[in-house]
Amino acid sequence: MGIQVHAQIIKHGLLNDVYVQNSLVRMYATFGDMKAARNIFRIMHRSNVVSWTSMIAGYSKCGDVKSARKLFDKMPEKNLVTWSIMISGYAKNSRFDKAVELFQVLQSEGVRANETVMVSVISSCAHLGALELGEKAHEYVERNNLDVNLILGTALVDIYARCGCIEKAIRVFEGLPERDTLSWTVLIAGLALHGYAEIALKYFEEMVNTGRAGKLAEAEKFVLNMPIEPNAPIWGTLLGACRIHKNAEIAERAGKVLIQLLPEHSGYYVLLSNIYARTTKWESAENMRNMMKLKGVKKPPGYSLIVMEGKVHRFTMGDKLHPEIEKIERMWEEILRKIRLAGYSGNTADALFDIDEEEKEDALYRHSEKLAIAFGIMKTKAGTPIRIVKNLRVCEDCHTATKFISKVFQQELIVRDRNRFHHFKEGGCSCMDYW
DNA sequence: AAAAGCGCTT
Repeated sequence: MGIQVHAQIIKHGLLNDVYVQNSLVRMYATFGDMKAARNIFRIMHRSNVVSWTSMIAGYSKCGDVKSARKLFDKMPEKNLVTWSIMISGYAKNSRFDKAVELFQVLQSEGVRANETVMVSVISSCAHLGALELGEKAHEYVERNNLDVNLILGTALVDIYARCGCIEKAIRVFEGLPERDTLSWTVLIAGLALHGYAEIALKYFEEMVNTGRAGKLAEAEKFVLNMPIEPNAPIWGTLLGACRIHKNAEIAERAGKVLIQLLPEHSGYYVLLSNIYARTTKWESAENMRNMMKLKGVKKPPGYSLIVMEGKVHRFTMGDKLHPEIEKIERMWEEILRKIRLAGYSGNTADALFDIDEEEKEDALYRHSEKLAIAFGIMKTKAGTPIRIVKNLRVCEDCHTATKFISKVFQQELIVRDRNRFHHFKEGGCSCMDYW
């Protein structure tokens, strides 16, 4: 095709145009046919800096940095793009030492580099593990008031993270004008590489939480491509994001890994079983239940505690033991009526993502947590915070219901579950629906 | 008409 176009150009007498010639040089260079590119370049009468630069770019693309450098040294006039292409040419061909060296030549010749050049220089320093040189390049950027944009900033985060300068990496990252998958990856992978597992996890959580649903696939890819073996909290975080975005497919894969990593943890079997049941994969669902039996994994019965008048009240699912159970159940019906008016619609559809939930065979409204809340509402005045402790994780439906309760009854509810605290207030929760 | 960031590829 390109050769046909070339023929047409000749036929129509357009070959003398310098723009056309430069484009042809670039075309052949892209194909990797430097011989053809050279033929055009040789016959040019008015070759300019762009033609020379295109040839240099062509040689670099084809891996021939020596020929590129020969032209670079020979050319009558260079501009900043030429310098940039030569330096990045070295970097692309893994000659990072030469890239840094040429940047030093650039400085000695009094040329002022721009952001693009500095990206190649800094990433070369990162590959060399040359922290001091990288810091000097950073100083150069600041001294010359260059704009630390997303790409340049990412290159800086990368070198600092890879050299273990975590504070500097974080400082540059926090100052980025925007963030994309690559900038997150560079920071988190760098932190993880140096064993800063907790900070890495914190940023990973932030990353998956600020991504839309479409970013889940990227997050999964990120986890799979981490330079270190992803641990259970990382997979758990991904799973949490799957719950929020209702992605059963990725949740299934994450759940499988988690079962391997934590075979005694009943929640993930239950989770997978629920996902299979919901997607009508009955055999797989049954398989999960059987696997639990086989491995002797027991799901602890769920309970909720609330302290009232100096006494600990313990509720279990479908509890009939509490002396005031009838009053409590009536109270719950009353709460249910009121929150339904406010827009709550209880459903089990979301429950497919629940981990460690209490058995669903009994109606959801019999969850121990709901009984405890009803008891708390019954015994306290509006404005008094209600504190509840659970041994399992809050289920989606209880979580939604509790948010409504906090608004309708104007009461703060503080629930400590197996993983974290939930502060319910004014219809919202401190976990931002993430747990 | 020419230029920039990750690491993995068991």
